[in-house]
Amino acid sequence: MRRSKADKAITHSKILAVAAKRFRERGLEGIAVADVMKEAGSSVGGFYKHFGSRDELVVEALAEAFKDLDRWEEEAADLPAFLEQFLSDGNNTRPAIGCAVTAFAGDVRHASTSVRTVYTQRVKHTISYYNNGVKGGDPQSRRTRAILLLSAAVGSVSLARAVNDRALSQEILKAVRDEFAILAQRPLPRVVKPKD
Amino acid sequence: MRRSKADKAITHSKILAVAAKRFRERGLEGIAVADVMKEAGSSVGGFYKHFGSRDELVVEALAEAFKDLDRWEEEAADLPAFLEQFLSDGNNTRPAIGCAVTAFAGDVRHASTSVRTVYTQRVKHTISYYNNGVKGGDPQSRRTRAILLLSAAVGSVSLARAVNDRALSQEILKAVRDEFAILAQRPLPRVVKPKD
DNA sequence: ATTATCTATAGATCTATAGATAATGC
DNA sequence: ATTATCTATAGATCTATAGATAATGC
Repeated sequence: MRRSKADKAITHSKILAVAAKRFRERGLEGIAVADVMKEAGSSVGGFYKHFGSRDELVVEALAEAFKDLDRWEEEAADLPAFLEQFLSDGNNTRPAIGCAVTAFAGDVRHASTSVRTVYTQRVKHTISYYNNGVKGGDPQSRRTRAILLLSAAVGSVSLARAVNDRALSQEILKAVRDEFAILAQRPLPRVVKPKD
Repeated sequence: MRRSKADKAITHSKILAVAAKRFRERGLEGIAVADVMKEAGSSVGGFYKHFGSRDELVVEALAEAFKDLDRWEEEAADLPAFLEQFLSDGNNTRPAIGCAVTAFAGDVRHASTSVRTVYTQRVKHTISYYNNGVKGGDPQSRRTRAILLLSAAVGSVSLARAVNDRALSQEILKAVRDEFAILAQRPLPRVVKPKD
């Protein structure tokens, strides 16, 4: 029954791929180790030769899910294009293959320190990415705007996924897309306070 | 050992108070029925004379937690004041007594239909509340702005609670407060697109 | 007689380990 | 000899129920 070291690496990848997908879909506590292993084509017993604990799987799966984000950041022409995809109906309805920062925004608070630390690093990275995508204005206001955009993106998709009313989900996403068309445009719009 | 009907009602309230608090703090799956009962001063066995299932407790506790929101909506002078409290450091660090829409934004997606329906109703209510607080502009753009504000509020507090870096949490909340000072002010600012 | 609450536990589910099996790799 | 994987299960935890107890309420 034993396989080669190369095969073990393949098994490891399969486990991570399944975990990165199912955790995003069902939450960090939403699938049991045995079920991850089964879907990866293995059985429970082998799990602890790959990971010291379930929590180590969560940490590695988190990093694995972030690789999807790396790809999208590379592929997107600019921040507005990235956000357009992020706020699409397709992304809303397929959390399993969507943004991990959003998928775990609610779960991470209850997770281990290692999980929270990996997640925190990614949030910092993402703020920088958004920051780089915001044009015009001074550095401080670009960063502030970046944090607003990330917050609204994560919040809107979380809410759209939480509610069980398709029309409402779509309204939420469209509203934020519309606002972003203004807020994330380049160059940064000056917001003028009308004298009343 | 039996108590009066009036006493049963008190027990019921105690259970709900504990659940509304601990669910917000630890998530909808974060505390066991037995532990809720213990903290409420009762024991497990009596639970199913109060609720048909654990899920019914979740539904009622959700409604109970929303009562806090009702109070804050009543007490807040206006939407900016409401948002200021919402985005305060105190609210960030005490989810147990904070906004239930935010606390459960990530959990509800994995919950039962009854839970999701109650939550969805509250999201609709909250959008209306925000909507009423946004001044100026046409009805459509007020609603769009309301949805942006709610999304950013929920997203920023979720992220601030998720990361295990106090400075970052505070930066996120401050950034969104600063942006809201513009976006939620009355009357609604006109966003001017500079001709480039 | 009814019922609010208690103690005890059945049954399901989950993480982690034990021990067997058989192929790899020194 | 080592080890990658398997089957089986120990032990913990959780929901829900059973049955006893004793006070309420007709």
